[in-house]
Amino acid sequence: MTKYQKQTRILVAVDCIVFGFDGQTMNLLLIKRGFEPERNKWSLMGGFVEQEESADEAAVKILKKLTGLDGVYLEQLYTFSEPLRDPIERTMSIAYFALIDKNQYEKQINDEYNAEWVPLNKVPNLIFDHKKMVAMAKEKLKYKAAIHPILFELLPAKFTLPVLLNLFESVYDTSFDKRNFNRKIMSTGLLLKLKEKDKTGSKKGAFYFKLDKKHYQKNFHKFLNFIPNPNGLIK
Amino acid sequence: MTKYQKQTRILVAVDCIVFGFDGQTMNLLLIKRGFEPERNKWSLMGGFVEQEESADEAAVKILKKLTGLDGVYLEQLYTFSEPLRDPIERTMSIAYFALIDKNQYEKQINDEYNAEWVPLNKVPNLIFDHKKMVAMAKEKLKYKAAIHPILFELLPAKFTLPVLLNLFESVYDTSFDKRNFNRKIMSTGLLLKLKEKDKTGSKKGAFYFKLDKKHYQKNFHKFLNFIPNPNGLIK
DNA sequence: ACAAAAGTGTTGCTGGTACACCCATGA
DNA sequence: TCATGGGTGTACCAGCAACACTTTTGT
Repeated sequence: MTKYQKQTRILVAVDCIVFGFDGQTMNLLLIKRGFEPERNKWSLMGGFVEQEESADEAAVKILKKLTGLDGVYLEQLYTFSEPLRDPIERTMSIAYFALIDKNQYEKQINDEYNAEWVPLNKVPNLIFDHKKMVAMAKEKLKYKAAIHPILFELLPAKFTLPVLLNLFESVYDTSFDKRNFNRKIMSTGLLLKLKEKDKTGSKKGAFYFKLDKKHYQKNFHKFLNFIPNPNGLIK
Repeated sequence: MTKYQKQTRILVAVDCIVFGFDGQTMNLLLIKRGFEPERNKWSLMGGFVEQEESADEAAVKILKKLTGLDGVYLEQLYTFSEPLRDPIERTMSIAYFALIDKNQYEKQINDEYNAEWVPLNKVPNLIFDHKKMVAMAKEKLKYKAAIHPILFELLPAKFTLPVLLNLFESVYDTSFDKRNFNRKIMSTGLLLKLKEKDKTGSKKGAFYFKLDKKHYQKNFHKFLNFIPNPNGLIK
């Protein structure tokens, strides 16, 4: 069989927008580039898609290299294809966003790749169109988390309600009434209360919860309308 | 400056999932391929992304060629990148979905490209992974239309409430109570009632409505929770 | 005993759903 | 006058938002 002789072949990369939550603040994992072009500028972690791998596989590989983590929540965001987005040579980029528990992250890998956590509201200038990618990822996270229980991917297996509240408040950059919040969360049937308390945050201590895996799938839809659309939080 | 010498360059195509509504039924625009590979098999309309164009531009171009329409609602859906998805040579495909008013569609262009409208529930086998693309587009349409007023893109400037109801019922493959439906639609403030009636559907005739452009942007969010999540219609 | 954070209940209101009949008209 | 599809109103119920005080315990 003949190949598609006359067509243009294009470089394809993946770039990962990695969100990490530490119980207090939402962060983004950025790297300082150790190579040209744009050496020493901040960028997202990325890499070219190779011959024998899908973009998903490439993204998983990169994420593993960067964070040491397997089984990370990873979702394709958007493909950026402006011909001039990379000044060296035309390169498309398939952007992915990832959600990880910052505390599980391995520090030594961090150092090896010049990677750093940056608070989401203090992101520096980024190369190419990476700023646009981050903006889109933030929007998508808000949008999706209002409808699906994906934010749990940012937490450890055991977490407290005050921490969960912090997380939602970071994502939506607003504050929620904790009584209503707790009630709503519990009404989803997704959480199981543990006997153990976290005493680091207060004298009284806050109960730990964990996801109820059985009900997780079944109650996915209960998150619909989870964020009451107050004042256009959700686009 | 040096180029990225050692990296693999890949063919990149766009494929369009084109939805068209005729007042009764939702349809998909398919073509019978006139060239190899898979000559005479059904496929989505697509084409390669060329050197000087973005994927968006390529999709707009293809859509214009296929339907004769400008200003079509077009949205990037997903990038399919499995190495073996095209048996001839590795080709990534950036899938787009489009919403058009079937009645504005130009028949002669249809013939030129071997294109045909196929009712959404009678889609034949498609080449490559196009079936997966269609399935994803259908999901996305349901998902998004539950939250945003995008289905109006499938209607002419003037339309009746019964037709709108048909449209929603086609998309969600279910039936809605027309009293509740009408009330809900009107409560969004998006529609203006016209004096004119459509008499083709009944003796009494149904009033035409048009979008209130002023309120369209402002009331976008009112669609939140538009489809009451009855029995997991929305994933 | 006090400071600091965790946890809990009630009320009013809004908005959703279920449901059945009358209206206008052309044939 | 009748058949066909268009249009409307009500009553019940669920779920959301607003709101403030009590509990626990370490220092």
